[in-house]
Amino acid sequence: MMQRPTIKDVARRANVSLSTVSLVLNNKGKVSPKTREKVERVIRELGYYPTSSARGLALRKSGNIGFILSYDHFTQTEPFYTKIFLGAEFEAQNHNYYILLTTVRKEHNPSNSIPRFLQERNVDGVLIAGQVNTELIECIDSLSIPIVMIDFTLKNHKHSTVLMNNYQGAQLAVEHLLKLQHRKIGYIAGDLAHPSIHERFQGYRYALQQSGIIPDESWISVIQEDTKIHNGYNAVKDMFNSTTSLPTALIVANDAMAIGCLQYLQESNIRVPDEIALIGFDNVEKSYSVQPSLTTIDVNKYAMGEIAVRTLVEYITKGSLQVTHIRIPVSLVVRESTEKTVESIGA
Amino acid sequence: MMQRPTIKDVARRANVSLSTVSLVLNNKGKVSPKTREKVERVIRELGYYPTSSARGLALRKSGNIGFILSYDHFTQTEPFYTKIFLGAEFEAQNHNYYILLTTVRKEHNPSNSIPRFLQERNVDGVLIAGQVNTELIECIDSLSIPIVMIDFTLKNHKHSTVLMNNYQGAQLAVEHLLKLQHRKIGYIAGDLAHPSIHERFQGYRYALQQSGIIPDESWISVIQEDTKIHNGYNAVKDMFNSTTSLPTALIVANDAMAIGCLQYLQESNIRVPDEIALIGFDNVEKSYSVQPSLTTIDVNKYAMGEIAVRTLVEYITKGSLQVTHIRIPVSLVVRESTEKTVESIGA
DNA sequence: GCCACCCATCGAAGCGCTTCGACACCTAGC
DNA sequence: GCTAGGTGTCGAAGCGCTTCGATGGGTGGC
Repeated sequence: MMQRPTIKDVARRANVSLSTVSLVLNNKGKVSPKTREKVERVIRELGYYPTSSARGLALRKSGNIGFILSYDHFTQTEPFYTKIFLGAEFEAQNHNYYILLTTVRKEHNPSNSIPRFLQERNVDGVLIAGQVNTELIECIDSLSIPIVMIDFTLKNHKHSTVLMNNYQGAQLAVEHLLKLQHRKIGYIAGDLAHPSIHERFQGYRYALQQSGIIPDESWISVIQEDTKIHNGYNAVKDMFNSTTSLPTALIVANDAMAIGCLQYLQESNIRVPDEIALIGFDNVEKSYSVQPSLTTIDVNKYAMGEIAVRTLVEYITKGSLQVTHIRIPVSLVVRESTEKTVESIGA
Repeated sequence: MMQRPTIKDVARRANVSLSTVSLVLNNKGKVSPKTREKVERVIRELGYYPTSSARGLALRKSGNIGFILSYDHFTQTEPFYTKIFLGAEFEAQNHNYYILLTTVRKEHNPSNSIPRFLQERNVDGVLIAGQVNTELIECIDSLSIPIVMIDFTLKNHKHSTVLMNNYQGAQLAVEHLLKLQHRKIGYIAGDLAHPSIHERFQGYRYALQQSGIIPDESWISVIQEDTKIHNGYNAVKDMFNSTTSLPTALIVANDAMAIGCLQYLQESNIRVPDEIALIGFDNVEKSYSVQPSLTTIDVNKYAMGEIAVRTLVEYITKGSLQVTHIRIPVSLVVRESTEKTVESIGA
């Protein structure tokens, strides 16, 4: 196998010095158009590509971005973080960065377990997706490596974040139901300790208030300790067994719980959406395949990854220390659980 | 921020030369235990880690492994390749390699679309998971970069592969059914153009033959052009409508089709497993949540990634050119679709 | 007590790239 | 026609590491 060409080969063949080739490569300094053109031609002829370790050594940069993911998050069925990663990977290519992906366990073992790319300082910046250990973040801070967090934030808000716009999501849900003439709109909140879940609930409160509607407090369930299917099931069961005045629509803090609600309602022979409309949050794959399919709030995961990379690259290159908090807009996905289909109207 | 220590700092502090430190780091040459111990202590004190670009430059190695994945495969709901990746990532850490993950589209655009880490020769070896374009593989070959393929193989078998043992899977399925006293065992084959699907069918044929059982050909369906839910649905429908002598058990080439079968059987009020037992292949998440849950064949995805990395690293370090084909053993997961539960026996 | 040999350690060159300061050469201004 | 200033190009040093050949001190054999 032929040795791959170096910058030296290019220089020799183009009859210029190493430095000139380097200037052309990096679009730096003053190079006459004629020389530039000549060098570029030779580069093409030789199929030359700079060696990243050599460049990295000279620049004292790695050209890598670290992507840290909670292990449990990545392995779960719903490809939420996978899509975020793909968006990030795609955008990183545009900026000529490589992404080193690693997963970490929730429980933070002693320091030996910190990702190798941090120990070796082999990344110029770090993306953190989903909830990870606070100590890990402090460790990265102590290394002065820039961080952008995706779908996660600490209470101190000292790091840049890319989050979905949960307020807007709740607002869209409420508006949709209002348009369908619903006035009795209940809410099932899930685990309010989770920032996103909390925001969604706030968004619901605010949107209703803006419309001058005061919901019956018995339509609002905030006691769940988690945000899983059975929490939704139990929440709606309790609600329906403890109040006589029932809501005509229900917003649920995520699809999993909404699917739980659906299960209870079907077992109780309460028709969705005829007797009660249902809106979830997240647009998980299953929300599409349940019967009836679930109206929900969707966010562009690829965009989240993309924008996070763009922000991080800005940090790295500009050295800017300004913290930014970006909200990714969400959209309403209308399905059968709120809109009566043609058949059900006829029925 | 303090400059991170270099090998020079270590040498100075330990009163030895650069070369000695390097020898200690790489466990090379003769170093007296005393010196080694001293150097190691200083390394620990300073928190020194070698810079990978410098090392990469000197060794003309990148220390990276490329992981190429078909885009569609990675985004699908079932986290099959995600798990393979995680296994690979884990094992790569043990060998001090970083993994650069990239996805490629099925259709191969002109050469500009080849992964950047290949253009820049920034990987020492490549893992390919799932079906990718042949031209891409040829391109990697032309760069003399070692390849190990996971869950995929070309007809020429010129590359090392890590595949699941489909023959064994079919065998386990047959044996399980025989043990349950089934003698009329049918098969739904799916798209036989796919190597794995073909192997499963062969395994079924062979296993039955070994047991001296000759299946009625009307119980064997090989006409599907794909391997999706509706193919299973239609296959079993056709089978049941065209023959009077029905099998008592059915092996289906993958879980998706098996779930399709289940749908048809339930619509037709044919009880599973009482009237017909069903076995799938793949152990997808859904196979666990359908009613009745599906008996299926499982493979350890993490192990596939791990072993692929181990094989690749061997290639890289030993420079061995020997091609190896590894089969990962599979296991039978027994669930309700074959074993009558207590209730159904009582019923 | 001398030589030969081995073992531990070291110096220097080199990996492929960037970059700073130096250096021609050219143009414009008086 | 001479100088000041600008423009395009180059040489060399340096980034942090590995490695080869050289070196010096210790050991054993006679």
